[in-house]
Amino acid sequence: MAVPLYEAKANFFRTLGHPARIRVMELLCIREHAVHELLIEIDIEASNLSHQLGVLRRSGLISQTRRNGQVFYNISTPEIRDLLLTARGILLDVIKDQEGLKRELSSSRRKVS
Amino acid sequence: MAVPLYEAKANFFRTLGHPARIRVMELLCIREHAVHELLIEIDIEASNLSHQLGVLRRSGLISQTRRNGQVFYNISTPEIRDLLLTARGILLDVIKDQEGLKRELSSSRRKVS
DNA sequence: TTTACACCTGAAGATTTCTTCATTTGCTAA
DNA sequence: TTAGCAAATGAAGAAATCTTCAGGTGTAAA
Repeated sequence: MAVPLYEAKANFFRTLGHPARIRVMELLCIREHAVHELLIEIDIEASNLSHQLGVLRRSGLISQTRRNGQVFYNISTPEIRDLLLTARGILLDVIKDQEGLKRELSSSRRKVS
Repeated sequence: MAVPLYEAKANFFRTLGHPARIRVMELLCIREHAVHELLIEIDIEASNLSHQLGVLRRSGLISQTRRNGQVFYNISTPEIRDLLLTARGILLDVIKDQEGLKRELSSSRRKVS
C-alpha cells in the first residue's frame, strides 16, 4: 500500500479521462440511472459499458444498488458536480484561447503569403 | 475538427492523469517555476519531464516564457487551483470511504473466522 | 426448474501512452 | 564564432489501456 497522494490524484483524473466514463459521470450528476438507461444515451457495447462502470465503481466514484431486477448507479459524492463544472469552465477558457491563437496564426500567414 | 465536448473533457482529464504532470500542475499552482526547479522537485529524467511539459503545453493548461536563459512555466488560468482543490476534497472522501469499507470487511472476516 | 432479462467478468488482440536514449535547438557569454 | 548550459524533440521498445467476444451470475416470473 502507501500510494503517494499525487499517484492517487493521477489515478483519479485518469479514471475520468475516458469518453464513456465522463459521459456516465455527467449523466449521474443529473440523476440516478439504471445501466440500460445509460446504454441508451452512450452508444457503446453493453459489455464495454460494464467494464467502464467497473472502473468507476472500483475507484469509488460511483455506487451501485439493485432494485426491481435493475442495477442503478449514483455518484458517490455531490462534490463531483462542482468538479465537472469547474473543469467545464477551464475547458471553455482553454478552447477560447486556442481559437484566438489559431486566428492569430492564420492572419499572420495571410500577412506573409 | 469538431471534437464532441465530452471527448474534449476526457482528453482534459487524461492530461491531468499522470503522476509527473499532476505534480507539475500542483507546483505551478503555488508559483511560476523554471524547468530546472521542477526537475529538483519531481525526480524523473529531464527529457521525460520535457515530454510531460509538452503534453501540458499542447493541451493549453500551462504557458511558457523564456527569461535569462531559462524557461519558466505558469498555469494558464487560475481556475485550475479550484479544480485541484475540489479534486483533493473528493479524493479524501473516497479514500475515507474505502478505509471504512476495509475496516468493515476485516471485522466481518474476524466474525466469520 | 426453466426461461428470460439485466448485467458482469475474463481473455486476448489492437491501440495508445510511457520512458529512455540519442540528437538537436536556443540562448548567453566568453 | 564558438563553447556550454538549458530545454525540446524524435524514435523505438516496454507497459498500460481499450474494445470485443464468449461465457457466466443473479433474479424474477412463468
